[in-house]
Amino acid sequence: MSIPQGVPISAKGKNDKYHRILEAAVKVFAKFGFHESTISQIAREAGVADGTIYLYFKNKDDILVHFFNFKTRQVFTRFREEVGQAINAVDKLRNLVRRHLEEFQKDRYMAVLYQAETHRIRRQAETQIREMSKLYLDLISAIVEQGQQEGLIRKDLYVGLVKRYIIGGVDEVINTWLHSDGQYDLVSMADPLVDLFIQGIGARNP
Amino acid sequence: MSIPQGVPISAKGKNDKYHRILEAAVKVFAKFGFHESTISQIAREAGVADGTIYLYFKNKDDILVHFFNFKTRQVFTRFREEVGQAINAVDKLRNLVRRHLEEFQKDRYMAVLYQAETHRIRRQAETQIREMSKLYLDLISAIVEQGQQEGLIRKDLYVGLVKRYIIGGVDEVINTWLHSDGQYDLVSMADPLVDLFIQGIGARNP
Amino acid sequence: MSIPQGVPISAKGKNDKYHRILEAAVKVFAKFGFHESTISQIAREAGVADGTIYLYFKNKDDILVHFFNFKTRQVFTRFREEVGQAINAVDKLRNLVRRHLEEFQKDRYMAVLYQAETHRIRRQAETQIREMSKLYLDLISAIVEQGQQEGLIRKDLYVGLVKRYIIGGVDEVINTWLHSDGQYDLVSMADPLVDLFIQGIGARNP
Amino acid sequence: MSIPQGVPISAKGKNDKYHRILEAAVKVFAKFGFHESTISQIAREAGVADGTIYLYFKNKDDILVHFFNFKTRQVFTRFREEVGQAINAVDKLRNLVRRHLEEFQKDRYMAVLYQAETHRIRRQAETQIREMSKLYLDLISAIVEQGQQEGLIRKDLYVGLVKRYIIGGVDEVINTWLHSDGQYDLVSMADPLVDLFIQGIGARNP
DNA sequence: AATGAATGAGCGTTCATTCAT
DNA sequence: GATGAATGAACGCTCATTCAT
Repeated sequence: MSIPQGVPISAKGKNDKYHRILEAAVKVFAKFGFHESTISQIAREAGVADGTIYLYFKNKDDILVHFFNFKTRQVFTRFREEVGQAINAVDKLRNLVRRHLEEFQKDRYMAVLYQAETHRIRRQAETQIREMSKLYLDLISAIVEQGQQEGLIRKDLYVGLVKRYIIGGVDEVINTWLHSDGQYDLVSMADPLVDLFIQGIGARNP
Repeated sequence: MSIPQGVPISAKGKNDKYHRILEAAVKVFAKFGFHESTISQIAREAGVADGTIYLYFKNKDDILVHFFNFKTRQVFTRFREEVGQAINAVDKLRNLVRRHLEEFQKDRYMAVLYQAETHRIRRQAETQIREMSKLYLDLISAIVEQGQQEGLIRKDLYVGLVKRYIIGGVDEVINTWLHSDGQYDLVSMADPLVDLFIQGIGARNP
Repeated sequence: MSIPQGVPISAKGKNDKYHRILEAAVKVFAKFGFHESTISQIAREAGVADGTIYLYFKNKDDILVHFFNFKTRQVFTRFREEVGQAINAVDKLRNLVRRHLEEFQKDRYMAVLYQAETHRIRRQAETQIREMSKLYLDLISAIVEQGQQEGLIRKDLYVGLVKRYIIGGVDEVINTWLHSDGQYDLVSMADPLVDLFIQGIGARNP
Repeated sequence: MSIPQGVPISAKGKNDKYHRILEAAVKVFAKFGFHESTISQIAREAGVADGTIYLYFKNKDDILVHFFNFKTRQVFTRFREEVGQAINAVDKLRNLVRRHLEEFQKDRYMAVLYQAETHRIRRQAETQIREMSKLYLDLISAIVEQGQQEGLIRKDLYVGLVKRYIIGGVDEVINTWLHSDGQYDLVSMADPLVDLFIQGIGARNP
């Protein structure tokens, strides 16, 4: 894996090969897993020659790096927008989770690939992932802090843990949905889940 | 992948190759990932010849199946024991989470492998994994139901979602720990995490 | 073994790899036998890389199938032509046997491979071989029947047996020649052999 | 392949391991072919350990050599006996062919193995085979010469060719029988076949 | 003598990558 | 830029053979 140099100049012009290959790769990776996918499959799916892929990506790993860099970064940007739409912290969290589920439901290939490969890539490209998580972390941190000021969220929280607590729940809901072949509506899980995040499962004993 | 026939008789000894190979494989898989690991690496790590591995395992996949079947099933059994030690639901949940983190902290190779491969293996050995998850889910279900009867846990819960909520949080805590190179004490996360599960992050406003 | 899909389009050129590999394979197979030959040997003989072979043949077996399908089928076609040249049955038989010995003498590699593998391959590709033998058998049947009508060949014959009687003799003559390192002229055996077929070894006692 | 040193002393005593292994090997070789058979299969079939085989045979090839040396040599000896029973040349030939078909029909494993491997083994053990054929050749030579003196067999024959003519026919009849799964009675082919050898297929025109 | 666990060389095959066109 | 035929390193796996017991 290597540090991506950004979208090649040539790809900026038309909606061209670069994106076609990236989309194709995500689709193929999602279907067969990264290692089980071949460059030939991706090329076929993208409608280009095998060799062409190497004009846009340094190697097979590089495709995955670009995926994490652009495809999902884009999604995370949308998360931020969505959070910006709400006023108070609880609504922000609800919007975040809802949008998260929405985006992943909308692009199943991305969802599969993200969930599958995120846990595998270690040393390599770890920076990428960490950075990506940081985006999420920052979002949640901001929400939590705001909520604490608003009096909506407990003050005795270790924010680092809260982040994992929330991401974990959302991820697992997505995973279960993916493994169930996506038969049901994922987004409908958002509100009950946020309710759990806020209220916990404990009974309110007076 | 195939249905494992249990530990070969010859492996019942103590210095036996079966376990040496299994341990070695877990170690290597954890370091490089299943697909990136080679039989030769495992053999070298176990101090045996390549061919020897095939006396104890049908093929490379079979090693993974055995891992999921024995190594982690064993861990799950311990979870059940631990849960049995506590009386009320909240204590049970706390014990479960604590023990979970303990076990995974104790055997880092297993932790990495479990977290990494659990999300990838789809078709093959899926049954194995699903079965394993089911053990966990059943545990939580029982706890939640008991807690509801005890009045410690809210009654207006969709238990299916609660399971994901809890597993997700625990998994993510482990993942973060793994990616941080396990520098801090994982178990110390248990109580704060369970507190979140029970209380949520919302402020208690009368 | 699999049903060959014909010569790949790309192989239609003249310096083409398809034929180079096939020739090389026949040569190597003839020298060492099918099983004792390796892909590397064939690749080296053909002057290509190991992997290249798999661009033209599905697998090692497939090479043998193609051999039987094209190389020898071609020869059998020539047999038919040769038979067509003669008028009466005895001349036809003589032409057939002569041409048979000629072709096999001309392409020693094919001869060895044909004689060697024809008796071994059972299940796999058996259909191929049987079909090939059938071509030969049909030729002989037609000749015998014609001869019977012409009064040149006995009418009290079990044609099924006659076929084996003739093929057997020809095969054995070729085999002996092959094992003698082909020092003498194989074709010169044709006429005496056909004479035996026709006259037998019995003395004509009035 | 190596020059066999004869049956090991230890095997001479009882009808022991040596023969059990040889029988087992023939059976397994016949079923799967020489190369597709494994030492383990043979050992299992013989009811001995893998390693035991190496106490009686130098290596896998050696088993085949011993087969050709003893098993079939024995059969050829019987041929000679059978020929000895008849007085004139034609009867001798008939007895020979009949016995040949009988023996091969009786021991199908031997038949398959003999027919299959006889055409393959080249350089190695070639001496063995040649020697074996020589036994047959000598038999036929003697018969032909006697027949010529008796006036039963043509004098204008090249005996070397006659041998191939006869062996070829017999072999092919056996082969066809083997490939037909031995459904019909092989021995019944003897007399018609010998008739062909003697009379040929040509019509007797006065 | 007999065993069978252990070995490791060697195989067929795949596929990321290159490069002449 | 685009191609896709060609490459060859690398892998999983088999199995004849050895040798400590």
